[in-house]
Amino acid sequence: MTARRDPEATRTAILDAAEECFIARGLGETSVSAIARKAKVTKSLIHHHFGSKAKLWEEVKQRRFAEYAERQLEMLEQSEPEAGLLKESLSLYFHFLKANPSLVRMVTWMYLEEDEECIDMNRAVLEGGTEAIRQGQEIGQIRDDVDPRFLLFVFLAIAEHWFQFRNTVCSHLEIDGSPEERDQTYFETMTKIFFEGVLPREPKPEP
Amino acid sequence: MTARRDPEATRTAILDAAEECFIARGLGETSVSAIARKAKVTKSLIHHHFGSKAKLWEEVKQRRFAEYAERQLEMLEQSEPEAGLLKESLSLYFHFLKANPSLVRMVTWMYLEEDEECIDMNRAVLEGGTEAIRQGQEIGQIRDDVDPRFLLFVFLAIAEHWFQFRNTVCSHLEIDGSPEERDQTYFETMTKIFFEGVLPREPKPEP
DNA sequence: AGCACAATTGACCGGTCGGCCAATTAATTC
DNA sequence: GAATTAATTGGCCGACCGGTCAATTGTGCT
Repeated sequence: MTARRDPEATRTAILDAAEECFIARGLGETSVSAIARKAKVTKSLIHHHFGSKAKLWEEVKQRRFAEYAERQLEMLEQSEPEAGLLKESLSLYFHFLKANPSLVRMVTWMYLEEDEECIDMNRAVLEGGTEAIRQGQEIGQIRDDVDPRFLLFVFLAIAEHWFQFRNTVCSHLEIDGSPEERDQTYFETMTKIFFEGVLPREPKPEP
Repeated sequence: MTARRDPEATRTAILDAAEECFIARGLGETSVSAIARKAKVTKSLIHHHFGSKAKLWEEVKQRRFAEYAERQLEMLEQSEPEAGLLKESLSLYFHFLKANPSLVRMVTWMYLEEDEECIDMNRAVLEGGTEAIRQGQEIGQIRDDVDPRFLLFVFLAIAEHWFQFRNTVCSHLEIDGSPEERDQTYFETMTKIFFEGVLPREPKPEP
């Protein structure tokens, strides 16, 4: 049976409802009443557990971001600096974002709010990615005439930006096919460009 | 002397103030009163000229976006499908965004609000870019085994994403140097990757 | 049983919100 | 110069905002 009082479940319900609202409409256009309605609790209870709307938003971000960092670090740990590592990482990251669209929106809200939190969690992920690229450079898998940190940024950009703007751009360019096909085609395209560039391949020397 | 009444100047003052507020804080966290204060007019005057807060935001976006589209189409027209066209376009676009940071924020707000307006203006720009790439493929300057529309997206992503997240990422990765240097280094890196890819160059055959 | 405490509720607060309206003032038209 | 129209103002409204508070209810401890 369900306990008549379960503060932990209540907290979770509030966090879930808040996350949904904040990610959809942002801090300013989300009211505490709306969150309370969705979580089926009273407004006062939200203030009791979280203090204020701003603090609630912080906790929502912390929770989701901590989970993100955890999974990313798992990914980095289990990967080894072998051939194809970067290709696999790009694929993993792309499909991770695909499965977590709310994360992309959350990071975007944080950008617009000039949020400086979550630094410590994200730093570990970014540093891990940088280190992986540096190792790839050392074993000759990755060109070594670029700063691994900026290379990592390009890596992140081509994946994240897709999930930010795929709907807008696809409707403008009248790109056909199912969303699934579009994601797949973009992934293949951006993989080619990321690894080989847009310049035509030099013709193989055929003596 | 200045006219005691100048509705056109008033409209412009309101639009300028509104743009500043909306871009900084978004629709939900900007109040009409704040815009009125900044524009040095009364709140009622804003409703007189624009009807509602939402309509004002629409006009702000329209105005800025129209200017953007105009400049981009100028760029596209004056460029010819010669060697180095794509390189020059990438540089132009990068420095255009660098000079117009508010545009990046505006597009991002529109993404979060799932704004479907401004389609017609942007479509022309995107189609122009696609056509330019297609021509580059025909004359052999650009690899032709990828859809030009997705290639264009990668092009946009690596430029736009930088201006969205450079501050956050640079502070996390403790990238040193002035903002100017950072922009320059990133530009060089992403240019290399975009054109040549991250894989090491094949050693030139030296017979 | 009784106590202490946390969870939960509903009533309520001052303030701000977007928007409306009637009155005033300046420019335009005839 | 009177009439008309548009720009501009200040006052006002009901709704909703985030947040507080006192009271109630369930839970666990002793």
